[in-house]
Amino acid sequence: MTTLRQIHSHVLRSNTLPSFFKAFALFQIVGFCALSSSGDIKHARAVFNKLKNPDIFSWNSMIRGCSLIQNPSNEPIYLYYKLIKRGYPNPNSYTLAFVLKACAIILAFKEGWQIHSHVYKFGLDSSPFVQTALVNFYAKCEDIGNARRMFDEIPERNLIAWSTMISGYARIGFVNEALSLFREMQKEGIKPDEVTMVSVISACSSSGALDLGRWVHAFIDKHIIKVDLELTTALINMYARCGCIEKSRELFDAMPKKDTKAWSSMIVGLAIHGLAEDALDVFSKMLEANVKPNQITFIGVLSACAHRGLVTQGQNYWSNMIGYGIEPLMEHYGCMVDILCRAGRIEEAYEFVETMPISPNAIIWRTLLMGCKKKGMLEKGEIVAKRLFELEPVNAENYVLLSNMYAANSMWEKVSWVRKKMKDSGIKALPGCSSVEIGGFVHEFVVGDRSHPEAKEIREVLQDIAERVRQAGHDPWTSVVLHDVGDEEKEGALCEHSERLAIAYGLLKTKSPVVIRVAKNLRVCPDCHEVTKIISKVYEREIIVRDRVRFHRFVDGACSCKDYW
DNA sequence: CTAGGGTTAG
Repeated sequence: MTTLRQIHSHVLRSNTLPSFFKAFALFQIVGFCALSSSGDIKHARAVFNKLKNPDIFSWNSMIRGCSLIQNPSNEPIYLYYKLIKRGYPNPNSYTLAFVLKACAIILAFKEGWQIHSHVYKFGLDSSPFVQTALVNFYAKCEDIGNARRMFDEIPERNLIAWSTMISGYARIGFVNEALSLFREMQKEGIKPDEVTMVSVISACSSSGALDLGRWVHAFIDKHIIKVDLELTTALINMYARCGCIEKSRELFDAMPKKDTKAWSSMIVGLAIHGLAEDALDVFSKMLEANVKPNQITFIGVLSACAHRGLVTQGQNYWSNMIGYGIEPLMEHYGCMVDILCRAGRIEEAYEFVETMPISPNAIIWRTLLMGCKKKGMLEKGEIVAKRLFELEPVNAENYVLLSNMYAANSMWEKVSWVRKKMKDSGIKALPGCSSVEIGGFVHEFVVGDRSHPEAKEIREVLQDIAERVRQAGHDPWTSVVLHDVGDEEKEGALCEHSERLAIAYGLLKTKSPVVIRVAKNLRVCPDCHEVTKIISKVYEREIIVRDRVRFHRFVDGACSCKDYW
């Protein structure tokens, strides 16, 4: 950068350079400075501001440069508006692509929407770069409908356009859409590269689809796609989230170079498997390797501590994190609350939440409420519940949690009071939704959905499960009543519990381990946990369940997640 | 000077 500055001052002093060359040199310096790390955007800005009549190249470089720094603001959009207001020079396809990317990075939906109309105004809608930038912008803002619309309007879709759309679907968990697009792309004769495969693998991780992930991995090998740092990280994450931590480790150990994200991925993966010692060991190796941990690394480290009940260590890591100058996020506070709650130190946890410098979110209060429930601290629980309901008055899960706290203490009047309150406010328990992966396709089951073409066969399996679980001395349906439906629907609910439906379908359709993902609004409840253990034993099948918060691997009547309750 | 990629609590 020093050299660049010297060149820059030389250019300014020089009178021998022809003016067009001077402009070109200036533009290059602006571009290079802007593209370099955040420290030098200041220099780029200074150079840019000195230009009397910056040409479109300079504007473009400046817009691009300040969207690529570490913590981008709305500066690129501001610059763009300044350019438009001035009326000259006219923005070109580069300008629009850059500013749309900036909108995608900072999720400036309104602005991007407006700039979208400029695309037609300036007649740039035929530029593949602008088209792809639009798809990317809508996808990043999670307006997948518009992203798809833009994608469909592209007459000649190249590899980048396809990859953008696939990544858009993968990011928001539209697994089947991502994968069918991937197949469609190949049908059109477009060869995927390593960037495409990262998105495809990510789709597999978020669905917990191990078979699918393995298939995609084989595809990568077969088509000799370069497995670079990003793709390896995606694979590590996929194997960890799909239950194959051994494979995850294997890939990680074989990596020639590991950056912060790769290390973090491994640490988080071990943490969700309850392998706290390994996670912490990997963390210290990361430090030995002189790789700087980031916020996400510490989420992994702290959650590993929580899973193992390592209070003092957790607190030490917390101070280490502060020492690194990493500002704690909501997630980190959440981990600390979890650590204290699991150790039964509810008062301390409450104190911690009360003194947080940022306003605690619902997850934090819920963690605390779960702690109160576990410890039977009713009064504290009620105080916490009050705060929770202020933040999330319509989340059925909170009502269920509070009612369970009362039920655990046989306070039936209060239980029915909570139920009445729920009914009066018109809040219904959200339907549970679970998915199971079979033969490369993810099948979703929603509570109460009987439209499945194989409903009859599934029902038979369910009845078989019920029979065998009963023989093992457990009531097969207690969890159904507690969890998914009201008591009046007990009979009808036998076939509707989404997790059980997914397991039954998995047992029916595949011989490999049954991989279930319990979606967003559900957690595996204690009863289900017990029943699934029994199923794994009596059917001699491995069942992998990933709920919203944790990872369970059921083999021969036991669960890997020993610390769960 | 253009467009697409990996890690995020309960």
